Amino acid sequence: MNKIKGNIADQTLCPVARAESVVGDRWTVLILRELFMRMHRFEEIQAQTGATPQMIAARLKKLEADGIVKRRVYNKRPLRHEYQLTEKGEAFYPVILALRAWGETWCKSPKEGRAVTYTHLTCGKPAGLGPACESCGKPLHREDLVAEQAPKYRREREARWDAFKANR
Amino acid sequence: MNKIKGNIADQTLCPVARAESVVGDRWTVLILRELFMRMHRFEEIQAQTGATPQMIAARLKKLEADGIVKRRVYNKRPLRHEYQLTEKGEAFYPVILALRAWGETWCKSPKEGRAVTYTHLTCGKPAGLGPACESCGKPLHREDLVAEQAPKYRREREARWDAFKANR
DNA sequence: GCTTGTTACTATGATTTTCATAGCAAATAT
DNA sequence: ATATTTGCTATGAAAATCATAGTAACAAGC
Repeated sequence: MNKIKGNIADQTLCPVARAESVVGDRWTVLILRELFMRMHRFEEIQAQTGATPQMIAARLKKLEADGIVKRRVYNKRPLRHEYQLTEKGEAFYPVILALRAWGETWCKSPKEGRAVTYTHLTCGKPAGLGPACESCGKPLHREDLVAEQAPKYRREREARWDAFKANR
Repeated sequence: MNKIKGNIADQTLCPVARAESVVGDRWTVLILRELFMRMHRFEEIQAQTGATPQMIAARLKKLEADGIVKRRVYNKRPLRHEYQLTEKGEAFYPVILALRAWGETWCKSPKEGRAVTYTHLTCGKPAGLGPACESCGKPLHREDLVAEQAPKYRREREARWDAFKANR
């Protein structure tokens, strides 16, 4: 079995170390990103993250063990599961949002444009990068956000899916 | 040389993937935590993270290459450097804060208590877990926060330092 | 009833990273 | 001259990761 290693967790009071022992891994975070984008199937996650099936399987198993993800049967015969965020998983959203804000601001050239833009349902206007709405100033919650992918980003994701489907 | 691998970065518009190619690693995040706690020396970072010197050295080198950390000479003879956050590094604070909030809330039993509590200078009251001040509601900025370590956490860190100094 | 397709993985062996342990260099302090 | 401090680098074993291939369990079409 694949352990991702996380035993500092029980030896420190530091919440950052505790959190990192659960999500301190690139694939894990990318999987969570996909789940937040409502991709629930193994295949979709594999295609969009580019990780090997073992990487995905190991991470999902650990995420489930850590109470962040739950499996749900969506088809009985053949038995098929989909992956969903638990309450603990949903609560991770602010981290993803902060990571997105930092990534958009500091890891891209301005002319590239945003991958996703959010509209704040509460006020009907652009939400910006958070954590507070750039239009109305209120704190952003996931359920009040409508995401729109930039055409370029949508094409990028479609291309990845097509490429994945093509060679199998 | 030690590459941490980060080339998805240039192939996707996704800011989360971009960010992860830079900070998607447990040691990297723990190093950043230490820098935010104003530990600037190699030794201190090594002692408090528990990583091997190569891990620290490789991560610091990459963080410097990625513009998140800068080295500063604090002693000429013998030549000694300390590590500081750049503007890009400082901008990462909201991610650490969000990670802390999630870790405190979901990765600890309530009776363990907080590792660090923040007072919000703007209103003089407890800041809570953010991103907005739990007392006055305003968004939290690092420069307006005064951190106080819980005695238990302070002792934990002192013990780690002593243990590190002891065996070398 | 046999081939093809779908989905979710598991198996395998090479490559790469990480870990534990030790050591070095360039000074200062004693 | 010897010990100590600080910031690393070297080495080899152990573990994780990667690319590639394959399996299982069924459904659907011919």
